[in-house]
Amino acid sequence: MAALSDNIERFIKDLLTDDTRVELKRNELAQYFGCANSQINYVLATRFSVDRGYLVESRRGGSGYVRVIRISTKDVDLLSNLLERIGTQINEEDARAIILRLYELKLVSANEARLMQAAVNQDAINIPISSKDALRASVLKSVIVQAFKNLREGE
Amino acid sequence: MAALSDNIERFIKDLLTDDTRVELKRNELAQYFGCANSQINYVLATRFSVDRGYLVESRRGGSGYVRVIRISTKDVDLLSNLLERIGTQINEEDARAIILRLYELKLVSANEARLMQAAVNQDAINIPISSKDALRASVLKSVIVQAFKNLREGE
DNA sequence: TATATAATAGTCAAAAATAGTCAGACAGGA
DNA sequence: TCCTGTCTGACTATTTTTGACTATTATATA
Repeated sequence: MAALSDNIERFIKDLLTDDTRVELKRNELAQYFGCANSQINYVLATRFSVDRGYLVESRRGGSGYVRVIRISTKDVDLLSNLLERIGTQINEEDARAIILRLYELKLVSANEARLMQAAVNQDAINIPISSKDALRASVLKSVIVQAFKNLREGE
Repeated sequence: MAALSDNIERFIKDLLTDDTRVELKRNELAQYFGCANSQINYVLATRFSVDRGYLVESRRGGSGYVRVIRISTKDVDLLSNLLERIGTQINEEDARAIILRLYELKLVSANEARLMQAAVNQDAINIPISSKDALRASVLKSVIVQAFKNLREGE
């Protein structure tokens, strides 16, 4: 059922539960999952982006590697970081990545994350004009700031 | 009688007797019933609408799916009521009232309510045009529907 | 040391695997 | 007959997967 990409993603994240970084051999991994090498790049690009809180380093050639690093930031840094990253425009995909990250950092619950996504998705922002991304940035910043406020609210 | 649509409807509802949500493959289902793929969309649109107590989510692409969620009668009334009340435009104050009500009914947590408000407040919807209320209605509906989808999601 | 070779990884576009939309054909009842 | 709800097919949209080609680097070899 689950897509190949999902499995590979899970595999890598499992390796990252204890450690904050893991080193892979792209081709070995592809072999293991019986897929094209470039499939690994696809997973890295779509699931381990900076927006999602990961850095990827690599080296080609003999004894090359792919290193995936989970970045941890303090809340304060994270917030200003995110706001800066969102800037004045953001597309739906990037917005989704950011929200997902907040969830993975346990800053928001699964339900909260879904609500946030609902607020910035294509259906919600159904205006005919071209400034959708600007509007999305605005809404996204608003809910993120609120999420941080919620942190010390202690429901 | 329209046998086909009814059969498909029945089939899906049978799957929903025990569970409150079920995941389908649109094309497999169409294959199974020997009909056009779009027939499934027709059934979903006509028999599994919000008014009838269902929410539908889906994803395209590899390992895509269609998910049908059944909500309780009480919730259906409430939800369709709210959606109707929101209509195509709503101002901030009325939006706030609706969100508050959801909270009082314990359909969303305090944090969730705050997030929803953050998504529709004046700061979030900072567009120069005059259709703010229309946009707010859209965003509000989106987050409300999501809140209902979240029910019994088992975070 | 300079060069060739093997062992890596990266890129990009095409194909495959899903689902959605919409206009029009069709069919059965008022 | 006409209206309404069904059904289909062609076309679109999205996401994943693959493959051919390119780029880089360590190591073996001349």
